Amino acid sequence: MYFSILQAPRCKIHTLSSAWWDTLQSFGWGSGKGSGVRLLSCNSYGVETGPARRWSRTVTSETEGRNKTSSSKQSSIRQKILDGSVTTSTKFNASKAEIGQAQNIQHWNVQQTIAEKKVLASLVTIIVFDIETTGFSRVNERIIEIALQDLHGGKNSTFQTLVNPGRHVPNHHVHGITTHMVSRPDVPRMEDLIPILLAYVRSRQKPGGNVVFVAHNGRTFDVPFLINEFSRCSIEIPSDWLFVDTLALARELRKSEGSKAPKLSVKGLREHFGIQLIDSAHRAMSNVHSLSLILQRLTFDLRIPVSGLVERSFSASDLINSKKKS
DNA sequence: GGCCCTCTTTAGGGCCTT
Repeated sequence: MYFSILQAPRCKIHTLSSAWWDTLQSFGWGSGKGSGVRLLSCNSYGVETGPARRWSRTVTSETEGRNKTSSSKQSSIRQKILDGSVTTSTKFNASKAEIGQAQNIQHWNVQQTIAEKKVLASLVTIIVFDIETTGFSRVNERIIEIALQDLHGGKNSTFQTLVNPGRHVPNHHVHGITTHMVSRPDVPRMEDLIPILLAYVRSRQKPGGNVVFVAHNGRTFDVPFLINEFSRCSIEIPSDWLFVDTLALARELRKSEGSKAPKLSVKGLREHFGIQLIDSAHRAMSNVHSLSLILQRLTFDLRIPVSGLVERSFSASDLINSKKKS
């Protein structure tokens, strides 16, 4: 069976990811298990360096708590993180003593917020993923390649495999994946792959925590494809899987940057952030490389902590239910 | 197909994904 967990790229990937995770931890967002790896390895990917300048930021109190009405099981971690946020922007109109007391409370609230976010964010596993398919139709086409990268890094932080769709691959001119390549006996079919994929994700998941999968245009492309493939195999997508769409984050950045706004495609964002392309632009792992770096830059520029990603996430059942309603 | 924007909302076009 052709089934690879890339060795050489994995090393590069996980050092980058660890650096990002370390950065989050320094903001009080990470898990507290720092690897000590710095952004040095960004150079090998052509990303401008200067971590002290680019990645330094003071922690400020935030007012959160939007979208608290979700009642689905899949939103449990989203609820935990959102409920853990504490408002610290209260205006005081009182004596010095009262102000001092209030400031102490405010200071305590900030510390509490940071501590709670640190604990809650430590329960989240962030996995960037991408798929290649036989076409655009979520109903009629099939996945032929899937790649994942756990941004926490470490051993086996990446996962990649071709998938046998059991049909002709008409669009090999797009990604270079031919019918012959996916028809080899060592390439798994989706029904064989899903149990392996589930086991891999479980191996990356923190006890009691959720997984946040990140993809570009995931809401309307990657996630519906996954839902349909799982459905064909009569397997449910785990209830603790959440999804984040970087296209939505890019739209947020476009709003905030005005005339300097980037194009919204992966290529446009890569060019905007000065991220060098690794390998083919239309292979899943190459796109995962790019998207991991794009996610880092988007979350940095938009000042989005892990809880902010969870707040923007959606579940598979969210998509299924919205489709039923429509 | 879904989202966003606008020359809009009783609509239509552009963008994003392979």
